[in-house]
Amino acid sequence: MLEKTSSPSDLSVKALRASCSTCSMHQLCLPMGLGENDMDRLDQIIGRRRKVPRDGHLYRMNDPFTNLYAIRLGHFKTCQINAGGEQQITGFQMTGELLGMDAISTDRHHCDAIALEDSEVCEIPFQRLEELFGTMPTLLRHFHRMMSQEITREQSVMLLLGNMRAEQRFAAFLVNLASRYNTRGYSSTSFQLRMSREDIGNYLGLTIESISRLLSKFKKQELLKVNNRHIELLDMPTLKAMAAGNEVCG
Amino acid sequence: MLEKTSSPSDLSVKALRASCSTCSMHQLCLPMGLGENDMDRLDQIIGRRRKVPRDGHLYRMNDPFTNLYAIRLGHFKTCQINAGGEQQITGFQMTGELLGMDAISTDRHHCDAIALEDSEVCEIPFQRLEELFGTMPTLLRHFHRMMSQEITREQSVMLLLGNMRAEQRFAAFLVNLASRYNTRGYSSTSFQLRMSREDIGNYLGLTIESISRLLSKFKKQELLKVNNRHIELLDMPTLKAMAAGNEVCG
DNA sequence: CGTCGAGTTGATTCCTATCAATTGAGGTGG
DNA sequence: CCACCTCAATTGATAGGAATCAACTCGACG
Repeated sequence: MLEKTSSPSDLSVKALRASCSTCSMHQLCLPMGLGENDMDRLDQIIGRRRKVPRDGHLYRMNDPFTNLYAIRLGHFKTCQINAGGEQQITGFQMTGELLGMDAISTDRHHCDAIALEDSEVCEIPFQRLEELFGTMPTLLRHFHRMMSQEITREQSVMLLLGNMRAEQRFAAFLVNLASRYNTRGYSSTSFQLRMSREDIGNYLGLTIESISRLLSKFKKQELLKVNNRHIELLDMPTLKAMAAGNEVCG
Repeated sequence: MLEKTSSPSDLSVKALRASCSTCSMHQLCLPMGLGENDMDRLDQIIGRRRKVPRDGHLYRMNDPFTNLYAIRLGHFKTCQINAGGEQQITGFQMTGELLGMDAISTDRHHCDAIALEDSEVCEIPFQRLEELFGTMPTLLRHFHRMMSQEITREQSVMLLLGNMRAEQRFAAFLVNLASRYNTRGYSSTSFQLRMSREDIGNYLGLTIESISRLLSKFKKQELLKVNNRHIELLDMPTLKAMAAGNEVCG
């Protein structure tokens, strides 16, 4: 599951090291807003890049917490399993997003993180990160913003799960993906779903059949085109209105 | 809504100031694990205590973010309102818990915080708190734990809303309250609900009628006694099993 | 060509929402 | 002290949305 790292040459160690300054995600990710000097210091502590194959676990529930992970490439899902064995996907993460923050409170991971496609992350040893916080207030401040953002993200999922109808949930899901791809410089109207219908359903508190029906319905309403996992959003205004909970005459 | 603070004598200023070291919540709240010296430094920056009457707003959505608040006395609810006007209660908070962490990411509050009864909080100016972080790693670490804990709390609500049946949700809600009262040294089996049936329903993604029916059902099953807002839990093992999603023959 | 898994579509069931009526508690004022 | 009002909560009847159960399609792959 892990890539081989046995006795690498200096060169290959350097190659394996992540470098924030040359990473295309550095204006989204942890080093956001850092000067060159600070970014170098952050680079110093960041461990190797780690490749995670499709369906591979980045970490599992109850694993001891040592690293945060910044996604460099690919997509992940995080999911919780309760005592009854039911799983709930708590989020889909993409490049520039941070994984593992939920583990800080107990020093153990509270969920599984699984790659949705072949992916790559930067290991960030949390203890060393904490050492930097003392002298890098900008870094600390952005770290707090990222944790806070995770809190607000989860709150909006609570709103979605607690108050919205299936149709509204799914519209909100699509609009959210679109906006995140847009932020990353990708098309916000044409993209590949990295997750299965089952994953989407689980995340949205619906069944796979419901997701399938919603896709068909939206297709018939000419809100989108679907081809397997490729999605083209044709009517963002209506989708946004649906996601916001405004009445839409169909 | 605010208590009078006009030209107070030195003595009354001191009285208005919160003091972590004498607060009964200091082993749960932000100063957890601090030495006497550090706790004094934290005390220095903590602003006045603020009283919030029942149904009063501690802050509102979109208010600019300046303070975190530690609950000294009473109970709060936090709720989001979406564009469609629907509200979702995202949590009920009690003594020793921190309010406002979701505002760090955008410098504006993302939800309303409303007192469920006459309550009292300590104002913690976030900018000054950040200044302390540089030299108080213990404080910083515990702050991170508290944020992380909020993330995991919300994840378990996502599990609840996404996967659980009404009965299971309500059992989980009761068990969660019981455990938090237990942590605070109160009875875990006999307590007052501070929130209305409507609030409970909103939080759990159910209607007020469903909550009422569940209470009646649980009462009939002799899992609990209810008298208005007073609850007595009679069969914790069964309630816990229900919350965990284990089959319970009723 | 057959198998396997993912996804779609249809028929039916069931849980919870909705609608409606009633009860009860707390507060006010005559 | 009691009548009255109001709001919260309970209980019942019905409706509706999504789950469940089931059959089928499609594409990938050996």
